[in-house]
Amino acid sequence: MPSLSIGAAAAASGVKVPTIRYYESIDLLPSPPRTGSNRRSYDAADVRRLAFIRHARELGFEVEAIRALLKLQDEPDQSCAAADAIARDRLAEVEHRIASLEALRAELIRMVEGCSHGHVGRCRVIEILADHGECRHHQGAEPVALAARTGS
Amino acid sequence: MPSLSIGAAAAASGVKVPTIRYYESIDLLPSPPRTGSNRRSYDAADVRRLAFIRHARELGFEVEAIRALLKLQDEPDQSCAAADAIARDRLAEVEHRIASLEALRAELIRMVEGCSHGHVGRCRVIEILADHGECRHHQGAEPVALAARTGS
DNA sequence: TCTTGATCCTCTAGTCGCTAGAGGATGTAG
DNA sequence: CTACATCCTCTAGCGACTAGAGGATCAAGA
Repeated sequence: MPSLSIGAAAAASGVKVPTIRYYESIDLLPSPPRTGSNRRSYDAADVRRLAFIRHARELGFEVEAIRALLKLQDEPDQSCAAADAIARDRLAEVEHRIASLEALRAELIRMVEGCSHGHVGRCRVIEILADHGECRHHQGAEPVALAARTGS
Repeated sequence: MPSLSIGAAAAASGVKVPTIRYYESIDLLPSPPRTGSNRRSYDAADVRRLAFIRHARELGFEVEAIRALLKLQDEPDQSCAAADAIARDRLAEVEHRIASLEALRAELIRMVEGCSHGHVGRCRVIEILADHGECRHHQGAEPVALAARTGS
C-alpha cells in the first residue's frame, strides 16, 4: 500500500493541506499513522474519504451532515434510509435556495437594467436598495448565503 | 426631528439591535449622538440607511460592496457606473451560483431516486458522493455557499 | 558533502458577519 | 417604590477554514 505525504494526499484529493489537518482536528478524518520523522502518511482510502468530503462540501453539505454520511459509509450494513433522509433534506434546502436566488436575480436584473448610466441621484441600483418597503420577495430573516471567497 | 432609541431604530429598520451596534463598530453606520444618559439616538435618515444596508445584505452584497454603495449615495453627483458595476458583479455571482445549485439539485435528485431503500452498500447517495471523479460539474475550488443558519 | 529550497510539524490568531452572554446603568409602568 | 425592560460596554463564540510564526526534515543539485 503506497503511503502518501499530506501534500500528495492534498494534490490527489483536491483538499488543501491545512484543511486536511483541520479535518483531522475535528475528527472528520482519522489521524493517520506517522513516519519516523513524525509526518502523516495517508493511503488510498484516506484520499477517497477526502474526495468524498470535498465533494459533499462542494454540494453544500455541512460538516455535521458529512459526518453522518461517513458514519453510514463506515457501517455499510445499515439501512439506506438515513442517508436518503440527509440527501432529501439537502435537496429541499437547495431548492429553497435556488428559489431565493432567482428572486434575487430578478431584482438585480431590474436594477442594472434600470440604471440609466446617468448620475447616482437617479440610479435604480441605489433607489431600489433604498426603498425596501416596495420590495416583497421575502421578509423573514433568513439571510441569503454569501461566502464564495474570491481570494485564492 | 424625532429621535429614536436603538430598539426603536431596530424595529423600524428590521436590523437587530446588536447588529446596529456592530455596523457602527465597523463604520458602516456613523456613530449617532448620545442622550444625557449615554444612549444612542437615531433619526429617520439613520433608519433609511439601515434599511438600505439590510436590503443589500439580503441581496447578498458583502459589507465592502455596501460600503462602496453607501459612499456613492453620500456623494450623489458621481456617475452611476460604479453602482452599476457593483450590481453587475453581484448578478454574475448570483447567476453562477444558481447554475451550481442546479447541477447540485440534479445530482441530489439522482441520489434520492437511486436510493432503493435497501442497504447503504447499494445506495447511490454514498456512491455518488464517493465518486467525485465521475462528476464534472465544476472542479475549481470555489465552495458552494452554505450558511442559511437554521438557529434563530 | 553541502546547501538550498520545498515540504512538513505545531501552535496561535485572523477571517466574515454577526450572535450570545456577563455585568452593570438607566428608563418606564404600575 | 418596585419591577422589569431596555440600554451600555466588553469579551467570547459560531462555522469552516486560512494565514503566519518558528522550527524540523527531506530531496535534489553543485
